[in-house]
This record gives sequence, C-alpha cells and structure tokens, in this order.
Amino acid sequence: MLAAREPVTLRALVEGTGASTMAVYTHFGGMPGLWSAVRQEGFTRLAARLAAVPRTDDAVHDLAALGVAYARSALEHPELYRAMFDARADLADEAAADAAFDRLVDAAARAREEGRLDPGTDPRTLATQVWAAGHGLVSLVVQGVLPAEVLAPLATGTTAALLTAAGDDAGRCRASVERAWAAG
Amino acid sequence: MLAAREPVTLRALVEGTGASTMAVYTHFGGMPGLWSAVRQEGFTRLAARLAAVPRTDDAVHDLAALGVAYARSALEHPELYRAMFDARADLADEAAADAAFDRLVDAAARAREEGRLDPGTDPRTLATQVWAAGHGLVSLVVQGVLPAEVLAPLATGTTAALLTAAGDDAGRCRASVERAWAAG
DNA sequence: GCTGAACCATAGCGTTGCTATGGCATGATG
DNA sequence: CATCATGCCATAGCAACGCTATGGTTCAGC
Repeated sequence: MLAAREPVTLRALVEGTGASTMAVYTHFGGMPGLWSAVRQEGFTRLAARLAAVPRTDDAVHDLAALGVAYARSALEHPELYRAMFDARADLADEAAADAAFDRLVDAAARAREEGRLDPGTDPRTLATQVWAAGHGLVSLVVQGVLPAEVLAPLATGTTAALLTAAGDDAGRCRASVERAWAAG
Repeated sequence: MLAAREPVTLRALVEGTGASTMAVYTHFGGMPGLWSAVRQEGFTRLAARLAAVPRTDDAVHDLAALGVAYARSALEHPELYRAMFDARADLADEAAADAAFDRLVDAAARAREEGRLDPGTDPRTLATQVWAAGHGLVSLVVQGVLPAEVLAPLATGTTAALLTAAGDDAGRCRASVERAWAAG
C-alpha cells in the first residue's frame, strides 16, 4: 500500500557536495531547520504556482483551475508535497500557505459575486471544503494508494459537486470545471 | 501549523516494560515490523469499527454513519491514524483496509438500489470520493491544520454535496447525513 | 598590517537501530 | 530419569545517526 523510503540523513546529503555537516547547522540550524526550510520552499512554490493562475470572468473555472495547479504541483514533486505535510518540523512562516489558500477564497468570493453561488455561501467554508477534498485525493495518489489516472475524474466530480451544492447550475458548473482540467 | 513530535525510539519503548530490545526483534522483526504491526492494528480496529455500524433501510444515512465512525476512530487515536498513513513501513495485509472500504462501497451500492442515486452511479467511484474527501478533512484536523469543531459541518456538507450530485434529493440527503452526525 | 567577525572542516559525544552471542527455560525422545 | 533440541530473551557491542565543541581560514573595515 505504502512504500517505505530510505531515510534522508544529514551525512548522505552533504556527501559529494564538498561541504561538511557543519554548513547545514550554520545555514539552516540543524536537521529540523532544514525540514522547515524544505516545507517553506514547498509552500512558497505552491503559492507562486497558484498566483500564476489567471483570473478570468468565470470564477468557478478559476477555482477549479487552482485545484488543477495544486494537483499538478504536487504530482510533479511528490517528495516535496509529502514533506510539506510531514509533521517532523514546524512551519515558521505561514504567509505562503495563507497566500495560497487566499487564492481559493478569492475565487469562491468572486463566484458568489458573479451570482453563480447562493448569497449565503461562505467563501472560506467552500474553499476549505475544496482544499480538504483535493488534499485528500492528492495525498492518496502521492502515497500510491490511488492510481494517478483517477485523480482528474474524481477531482472533477468532487469539485463540481461542491460548487453545485453551493448553488451553481449543475451543467454550467461541470462545464467550467472540466474546461479547467482540460486546459491544465 | 504542524507540531514536531519526539521520535518513537526502540529503547524508550521497552523501558519500564521489563523486556529488552531483543523482544521487539523476535516478535515483530525490528522497528519496520513494529510500524507495520501498528498500522495493521489501526486498520483492523478501523474495519471492526465500521463493521459495527448497523445497516438500516436508509443507505445514504449508513454511508454518512460510516464516515462518522471513520472520523471518530481517527480523532480518538490521532497518533494511530497518523501511523496508518505514514509511509515508514509497508502494510503486509491489506485485507482489513479493503474490508473497511468495502463497507463504503456496499452502502453506496445499496443507496443506488434503493433508487436514491442515479442508475449510472458507480459505487466504487462514489465511495472513493467520499473516502478521499473525508480523509483529507480528518488528516488536516489530526495534524492541527483545521480545528476539530469544523470537521462535522464541513464533512456533512461535502458528503451531502457528493450524494446529491450522484442523484439523491438535496433535502432528503441532507437530512439523512445530518441525522448520522447527530447520532454519532 | 591589524583586528574582529563570520564561516566551515575536523573530531568527538551520546544515542539510535540492529546483530552476535550466550544463558535459560520447556518439551520431546531414548 | 537423563539428554538433547528448540525457542526465547538479556547482555554486549557495532556502525551510523544528529549534534556540539573547537580551531583554522577568509575577508571586510580601519
């Protein structure tokens, strides 16, 4: 189900780089600091990736496109994604993670303003639901529990279901979401 | 965001038990074998917990009740849940995990047979979507990213959205799902 | 040219998972 | 009853781990 990986050791990392183990301590503050830096880099890249998703006049499509970018980013660097959600180190600065999440909230808010969603819809709640569902799917795929082929259809269906439940028209919603996955 | 935990060491485990480190090797085959046994135990308990959820004449309610049992099981033993989806060890026997998942598939299939869902609905696909979304929510809660209070409302909404998208009546679906969460 | 700070290579400490070895039970066999 | 074989565990020790102490090197500023 899950494959065991050889551990990342400090000595193995510096081997061949010409540097000694001490450099890791002066620059990152030991192994926990290195893990924090890796996680930070992961969230920074993710935020940059989501920030590059253009805003169109179809906010539902944009919300799905953010999900596509999220999934692509995770599948291109599975180890980085695993490290981002590994609890071996703290995350010093949550600004990058918050920035990434705010993109989702913004898309949900715009979808509501466009009249696609019920006026009573809370953008943060909807964004959290989309994120959690996408995170679950991506995690299972990255861990090898689910095959990668099922990600797109399952994510499409779940995203469309959540947005339709939030008030969007079923057919129009599905079209927007599928267009995002086809473009990504 | 995520809290660093002190590592589980072999010597610390046997300390105070009167046993030596050697017993771990004769019984479990070292540290990887111990992790595998822990994961196995986790999935076995989860399967037993889901098997104890009674089948009623409302399969949609049963599907949601399985999700409630899943979440309760994870939140009562967060470390065990983390270990179950930690990739540090292989899972020798997937029978328990499959049995747990089959309960979800069974509930989805019964909901379709009851006429609650579209005839074209694939029970496995729906079960996978529900599982992945629930796993994402539970994982984020267990890791401390999301507060525990939001689990029930978010899970309720996501489950109802998926089942409604699969063809169930929105109001009736929501009532069944909320009843499951209220009972759990 | 001198000084001070920043940086890193080396050596070593305590701890980790793991293995080799020997002692101690228990049970079958003659 | 004596003997041997087998399974199990405590002890000791090994290689490797993360980490720290220390001393050497480099380079800017006066």
